[in-house]
Amino acid sequence: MKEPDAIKLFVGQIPRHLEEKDLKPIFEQFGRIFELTVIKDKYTGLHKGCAFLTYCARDSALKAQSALHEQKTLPGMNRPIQVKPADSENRGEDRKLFVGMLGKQQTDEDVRKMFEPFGTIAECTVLRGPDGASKGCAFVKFQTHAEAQAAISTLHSSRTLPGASSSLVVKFADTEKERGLRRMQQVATQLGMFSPIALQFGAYSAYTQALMQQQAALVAAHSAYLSPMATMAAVQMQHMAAINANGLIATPITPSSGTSTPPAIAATPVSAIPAVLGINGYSPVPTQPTGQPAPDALYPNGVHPYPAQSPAAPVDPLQQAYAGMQHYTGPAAYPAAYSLVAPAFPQPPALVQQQQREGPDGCNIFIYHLPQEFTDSEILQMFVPFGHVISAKVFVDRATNQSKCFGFVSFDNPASAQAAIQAMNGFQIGMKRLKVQLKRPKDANRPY
DNA sequence: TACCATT
Repeated sequence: MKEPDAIKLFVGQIPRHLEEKDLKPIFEQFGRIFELTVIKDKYTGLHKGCAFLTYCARDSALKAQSALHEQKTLPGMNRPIQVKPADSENRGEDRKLFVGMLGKQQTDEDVRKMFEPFGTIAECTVLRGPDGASKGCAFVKFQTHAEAQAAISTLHSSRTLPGASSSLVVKFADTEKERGLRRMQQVATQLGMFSPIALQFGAYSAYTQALMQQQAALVAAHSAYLSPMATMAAVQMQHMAAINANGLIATPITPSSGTSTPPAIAATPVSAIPAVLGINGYSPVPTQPTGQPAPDALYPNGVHPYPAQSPAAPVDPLQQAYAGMQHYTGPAAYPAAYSLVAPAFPQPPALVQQQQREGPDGCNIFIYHLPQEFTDSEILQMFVPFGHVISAKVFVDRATNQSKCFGFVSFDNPASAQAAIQAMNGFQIGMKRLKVQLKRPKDANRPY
């Protein structure tokens, strides 16, 4: 079917409304196509504007590349189509350079000329914003690592280009991992959070992962209503949620006994964080450009839950995300997303039904070992990221009006309940560890 | 002082 030396091509700069069937005619003229796949976001399923293409014959790939790569611009795009061997064909990370402190006027060709003396250039692109303005930096990929290294040795800091504020930067480009970290740091900076603790723990807890997956599933369920910009905002909010949920205000505690218990998080004294908690007349919580409160609003009392589970807890992200998506088919899914991505949705949600107190079997969870001060509101906020909450109730002693430190949360679907249990069972809050499990069905353990 | 889109 396909030649053994066939080349898998990466195709970039594709309008996001074009699917495989639309792209096929463009590429079929160079030969029989073995496989053509539009690249979609792992969690949201959103078209990423690029695709993978494998022809049956190696020669077809070479023809397509020379005929199309940088040769033609698809309607609606402001840069020419990219058709070149996929990274998977030949991992390029160790020979790709990031070049910073370029002048704003310099073009791909200018940069190419600067780097040509050091070897064969496989790729050379000045990064530009949506308006085409140079970002003052570029990627340059050489044929070999040694060539790239030679360029660094000679060019890095060697001169200051006209229009640049500092001397030329030439270094290996970020790896995928570094890119992820950088994104996190950017978000953290935007929120005015500088704690290394937030950055270390923020990304990897089971809670934040589950949060992100649930949010992604919700975004996907509603993507039909979203403009690309709104989607971007929603996706960025997921990152923010990841940091904030465990973020800055949390402080790790080393267990005093010699156990292997993972670090727990204690609530920082409220007086230490006035800007975040709205003391002294500050705005209650950090605010996004949209005017929406940042997700720290989830924990207005300053108590941030932290998972007692290992950071490498075996949560299968994809499975969870998809399990969630299957159940988020209508407006009922809305309220969970509302707290994080409200501005993205053009229509306001219907009010959460307050009459129905309990969901179907498998949708109701029992939470024990709640902090004394937690009320309905706190547990609602804690569990709303996992889905449409029908009710959230902390049980209160009739005589004293004090919490009995347990409660129930009901969702409208079992996947949300499962996700909540997965993420929150075993959470340590202060000195307590949440117990989260399915509520016993009413008729359970009742033989008659 | 920035880091493209890669199942």
